[in-house]
Amino acid sequence: MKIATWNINGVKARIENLVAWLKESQPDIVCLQEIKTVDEGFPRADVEALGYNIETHGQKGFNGVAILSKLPFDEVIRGLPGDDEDDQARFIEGVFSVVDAKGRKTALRVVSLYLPNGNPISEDRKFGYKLRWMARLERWAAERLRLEEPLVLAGDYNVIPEKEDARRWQDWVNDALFQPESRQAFRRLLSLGFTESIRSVTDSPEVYTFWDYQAGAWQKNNGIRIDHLLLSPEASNTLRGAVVEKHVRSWEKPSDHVPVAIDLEITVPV
DNA sequence: ATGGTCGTCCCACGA
Repeated sequence: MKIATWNINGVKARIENLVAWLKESQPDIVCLQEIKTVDEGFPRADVEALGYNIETHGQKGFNGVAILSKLPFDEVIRGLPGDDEDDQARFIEGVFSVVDAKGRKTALRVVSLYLPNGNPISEDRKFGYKLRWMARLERWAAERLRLEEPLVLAGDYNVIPEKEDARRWQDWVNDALFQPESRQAFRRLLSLGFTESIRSVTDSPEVYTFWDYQAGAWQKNNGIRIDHLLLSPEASNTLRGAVVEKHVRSWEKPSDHVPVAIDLEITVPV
């Protein structure tokens, strides 16, 4: 089973790219971030025509996440618990019935998350919100891990985990994406028992998922790696591969992020 | 240090 995550930076502006990529990549489940539309504005027909079910958690103008799936959804949960005042659409969880590598039926949980950017770090309503959101995510994840089910926590984390995850880490020392607090919170989340997919298959530097539109960042390969798929032990056991689909950044009218995909030894019930 | 580019929506704002 192929599961991918992609910050699409506006699904209405990117629908042609999305359709072309779905046809090429053939993922079973897709986590989208920054759809930048209310639920009613999602271009459903183009995606449904390719055989996908669609669940969205949209918002006007900004943010917004979605999950596309060839499998039917057993359950959908919108929003990250822990703050009733938080009305930003950054989290959606889908539950699916699957068969694991040993032929046992199990639930597969897949989350599409869009972690707050957090800039500027001088503003509590930005950087404080990011860190509080990460603390909520850690509490939620600890609870979910107790289920001992395959769980994929995928999305735009807006965190550069290590220096080698940026072409020029010096450029990011005052940025929320590379603050010690952000990186520590990401490490705390990992240390609950998650495996970070890309780093479990390669040590090589210069694996990036985002290149800014400005200042020729793509042409100079001035990128950062901020889109991650975290796997519970039960999902990690089934990991066969992980790739960054870098070529999508060179397409016409690209998103500033590219898809990241994993291959799990998990199948659909017959 | 500054300016550089997008998407959404209607005027800046967020990234």
